[in-house]
Amino acid sequence: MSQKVRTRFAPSPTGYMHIGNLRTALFAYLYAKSNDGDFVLRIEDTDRNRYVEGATQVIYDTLKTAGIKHDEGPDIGGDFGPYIQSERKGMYKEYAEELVRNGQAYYCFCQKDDIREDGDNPQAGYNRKCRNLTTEEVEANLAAGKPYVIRQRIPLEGSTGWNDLVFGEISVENNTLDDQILLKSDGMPTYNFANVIDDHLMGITHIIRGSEYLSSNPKYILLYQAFGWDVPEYIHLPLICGRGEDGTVSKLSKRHGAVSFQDLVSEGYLPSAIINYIALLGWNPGTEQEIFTMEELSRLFGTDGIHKSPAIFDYQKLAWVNGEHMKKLDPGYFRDTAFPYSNLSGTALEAKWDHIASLMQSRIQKYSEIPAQIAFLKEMPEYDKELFLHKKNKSTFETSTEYIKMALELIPTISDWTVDALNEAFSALAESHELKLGRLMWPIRIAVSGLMITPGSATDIMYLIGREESVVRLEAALSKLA
RNA sequence: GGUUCAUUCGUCUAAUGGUUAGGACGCAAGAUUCUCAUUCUUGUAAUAGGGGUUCGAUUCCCCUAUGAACUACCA
Repeated sequence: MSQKVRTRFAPSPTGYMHIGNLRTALFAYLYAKSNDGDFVLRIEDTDRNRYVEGATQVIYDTLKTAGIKHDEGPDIGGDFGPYIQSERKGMYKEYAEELVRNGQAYYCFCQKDDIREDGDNPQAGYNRKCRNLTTEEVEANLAAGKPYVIRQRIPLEGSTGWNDLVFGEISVENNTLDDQILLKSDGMPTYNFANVIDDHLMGITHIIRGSEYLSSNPKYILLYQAFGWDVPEYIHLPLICGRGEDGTVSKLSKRHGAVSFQDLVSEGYLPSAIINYIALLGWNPGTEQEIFTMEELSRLFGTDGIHKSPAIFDYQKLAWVNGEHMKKLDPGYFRDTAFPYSNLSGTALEAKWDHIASLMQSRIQKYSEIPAQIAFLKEMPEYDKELFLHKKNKSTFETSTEYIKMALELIPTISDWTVDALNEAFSALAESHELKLGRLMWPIRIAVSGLMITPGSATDIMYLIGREESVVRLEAALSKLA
């Protein structure tokens, strides 16, 4: 077969991992793995002004937590290093100069202002003033120590195109392209330049990135051609968008809610669920399966399933996916990972966490819902007497009073304060009075919880709050009903 | 403004030149459960508009509309 597939993820260290970037990383990883190839991590930190302490570590941590394993990278090495762009800064200049020598680039001595084609339109491109400077002029300027940048000499005619693995044939007239800067006046490469050089040097075969690069891609291709290098395959991914409060759709950003991986995790979403969900944003497996593990994804992934139109990030569906992953979790694992969210550390309820966790697992979609769900166990909430009324169970104030009294008489006879014993005792009580269990238990559950809706049944709750507290709450209910 | 891209239920999406346009989330209803949740059943809702091509177009082509991205000595 042909050469081994190599993909890369090239984030800049900004201190957090945007979900769109993570999806790009995921797809690059999945594409490599589904083709038995290598996935490379490269850190793009050419902008020193934006340097953030510890930001690189965030990238490592995120990828690790997400289950995206790179085969080469700054932290693990590889044959194509260094993998941090700032450590490669020495090499770009000579590539830029090579382009100048063979006429594919030129020195530009223009200052930042007054270089537009149209002074009124800030969006117009560079006016190419320095494009045709004579060798003598250039030499003179350099000798005078004038600051300069190196610009790409885009052909004035013809067109440049490629066959995108997702978007198909795309072609652009060269005369619409800007003579972009390759080397900045500080000698550092621009992202646009460094990217191409690094991708080539690292032997990247498939460039996977967001479709926001679609319009600048011809310039990259022209660069490959200027060097006489093989042009890689391109896989552009549809954008992930968010819907604003005003209903407008745009590239997913902070104003749409939590957009970084770590924000989502701290809100209680499982990394596996986040990965599962974002994999489905812009890709479909061709089956009706919706819940996937990373292992399944890397087996099933392919460019056929990627589509072109942007997708809106839907927190509701993410929550559902998360709930599905929650339910599949090993109960022991759930118990341990959910506990920190419970706020029960050091309380009497900590000993009964196992039971609480078992009630939680099927009813929460994210960990962060736990405290609100179980607050009533710690402290009896204020509640309205009306809660005792329930049509379907024919529950009235009178029956409630009666059943609660029965419960109070029953409780001292229960020797083992366990859920099983409680269930048994109350079932027997209902039977002996020829009552539907639901009818009997409705007021009891209200009395011990103060809530219309509770996790677990009345017996679960009595078990959890303990015999003594159960009696206290039941007696309080009696006086409320009196 | 220029360039590029996109458009199937509210959202994520499937499908094909011929289907009752399928699934999922959400929402609604019902069954089960001592409430809720889970589980199960059912319902809800879409091919942007206009022209072609065709026996037939959601699918192919064109136009319009709408939306998005890019258009930095940021990455």
